[in-house]
Amino acid sequence: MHNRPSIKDIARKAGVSPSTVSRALAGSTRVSRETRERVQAIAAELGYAPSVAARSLVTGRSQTFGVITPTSDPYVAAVMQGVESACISAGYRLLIASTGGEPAREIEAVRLLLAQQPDGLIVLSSRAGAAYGSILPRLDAPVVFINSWHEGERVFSIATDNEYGGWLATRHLLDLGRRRIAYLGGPEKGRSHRARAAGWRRALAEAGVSFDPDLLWPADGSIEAGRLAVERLLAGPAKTRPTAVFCYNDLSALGLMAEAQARGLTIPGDLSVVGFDNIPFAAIAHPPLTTVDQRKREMGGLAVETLLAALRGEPVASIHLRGELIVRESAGKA
Amino acid sequence: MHNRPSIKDIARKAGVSPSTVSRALAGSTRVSRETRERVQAIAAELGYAPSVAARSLVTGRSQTFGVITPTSDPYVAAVMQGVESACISAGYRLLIASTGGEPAREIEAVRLLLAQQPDGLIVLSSRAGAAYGSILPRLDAPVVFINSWHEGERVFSIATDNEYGGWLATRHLLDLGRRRIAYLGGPEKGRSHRARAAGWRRALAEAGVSFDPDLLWPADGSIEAGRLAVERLLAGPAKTRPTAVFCYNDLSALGLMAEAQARGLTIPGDLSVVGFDNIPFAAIAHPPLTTVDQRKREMGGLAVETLLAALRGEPVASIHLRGELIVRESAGKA
DNA sequence: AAACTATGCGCAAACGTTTGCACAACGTCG
DNA sequence: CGACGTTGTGCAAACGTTTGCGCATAGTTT
Repeated sequence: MHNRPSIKDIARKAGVSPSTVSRALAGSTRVSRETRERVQAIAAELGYAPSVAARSLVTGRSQTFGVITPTSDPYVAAVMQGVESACISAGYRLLIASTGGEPAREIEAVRLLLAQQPDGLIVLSSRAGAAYGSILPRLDAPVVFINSWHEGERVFSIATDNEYGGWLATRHLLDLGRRRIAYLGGPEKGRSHRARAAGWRRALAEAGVSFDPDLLWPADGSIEAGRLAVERLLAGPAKTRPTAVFCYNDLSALGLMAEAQARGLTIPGDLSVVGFDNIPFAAIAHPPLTTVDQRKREMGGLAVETLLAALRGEPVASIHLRGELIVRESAGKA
Repeated sequence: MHNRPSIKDIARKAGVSPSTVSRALAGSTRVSRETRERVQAIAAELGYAPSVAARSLVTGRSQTFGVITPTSDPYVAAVMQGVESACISAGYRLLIASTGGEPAREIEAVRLLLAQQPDGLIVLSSRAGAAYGSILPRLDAPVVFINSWHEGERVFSIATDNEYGGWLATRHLLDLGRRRIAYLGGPEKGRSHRARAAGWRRALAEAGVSFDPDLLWPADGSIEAGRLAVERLLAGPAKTRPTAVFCYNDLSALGLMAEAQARGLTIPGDLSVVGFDNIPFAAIAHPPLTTVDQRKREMGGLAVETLLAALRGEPVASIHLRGELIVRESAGKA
């Protein structure tokens, strides 16, 4: 259709210069109240919308935040909601790139986003770890990592205290009398996976249970990984089978529960299960899943606030949040 | 930091003009192979990344697609994955705005996105319906609606044949011998909700079951709505209770099953349930949920292909996809 | 040898803003 | 009445690209 109206069109129609229009639209006091209102009226009438491209070209800011997400599970979706609502109320737009969960594509995604020159970057559940070492310093936009941990000049992190969460979950299982407690792992490279494992080991150690490497099951946090774990569970002789499993996340816990039940195991009778995240499905699982809550929306909101503060040059710091244990029925009655 | 290198920096270092650099980087044949390679080498060395702002200012294209999503459930997440992967392989970036499921915010979100001048727009599960009437014609970017239906000059739709799906689900229930079949609805304004209800009614009519408005339960497709529906289910005398419910989506079906079981009902013994969407959790529900599949990723991919084709000026058309019934156990054995 | 055609490159305009600076008009103060 | 501040406006540069056009140089055809 006709080209979109520009500031010049307004200027012509209002009989002033483009500069004045720009100032009037920005609400500058350096322009008389009268012309300001006239210009604004004309702008509205013409359906004027500023060209973000032109604006960011000159200001050097894009009013945009970039987000890198792995493939979107309910956990990610929840923190994204926090990110989104905080962004729009701050007047920022959101540019997203997803990695499909592959570390290799993650750093590629960062490059892609960077080309758009976002004013800040949010990285969710990074699995690329060290690969950021080379890219972070070259960056002039602030970055915040959610659920993985990096710190630096203008890089911050927001994370659940995973070690504590892992400890909490395991502790609960121990309190219920379980001793052979397996840990069904998450993405190998993920910081959160390692921290949860560490919490598990610490709780075990504190309870005087010696560490058995056979109970550390590598997995990736998917539903499917949970199902597959049942093979391993059933592999050994019944006597030495674990009587409980703490899962990296609710997704794999749910998969594990479903498959275990399909194989005839009762939960929590034969096997106690606890998850991590507290996604919506945890509450309606059968039985309802005991899990460690993460304050997901809050983390998302904090991430953008951190970016905003960093952009304003205010001092900011990384944050550790503690989630609480949500006791339901999958581990046994409390 | 130092400012990002521009095309001029490369030009200076390579001893050529900015124009040549631009052409060399674009791979134009109008520049000698030798200089082209030299320029590209220097660009790589300097870590050059083009300014999208500048580029879109002159070309009038942003190489960006905008997406409007309601709040992100597993269904939405799945189609988004299709959208994302298609986008990145086409070299487009993705700008998203979410509405929190509120129709009012939806049209606001569109405005926000439009300000960024995306080359195309994708609207997921719109609930704003008629509100688009005024905005669509003023738009010069092509638009595609997923899972709602609009058509026009440059506006297309990709949707599951919801009427057919509703018919399929109800038909299945009927085949299992159920006669009193309720329909637990979705978002009131949603096109898909109405179509599924229509399919339900048609199957009922074809089977000679007279329509009972008391079995059309308004809801919104959330887990919570599913739980709440159990109240209604249990409200009447046991004799006249529905023996099956077809749910707008898996989310509400899952909520309903969990709550019904908590109240002592057996599924599918006392109550048959079928959902819609086939989200990952449907397979591991207890019992596994019979549902109508939607080709979610495919829809996402088709949406961006449609946009791409429209942008190239090729003739394109809206698409109806048919999903199949996935028979599991929640309705009874097939 | 003249007349073309390719090939490779540079000039300069244009895209739509923002913003430092200059300037005019009009007080106001000493 | 001159110096000076205020207020409102315009000029022009700048942001980093892309691209039509022109101009050499070299090669090819008559």
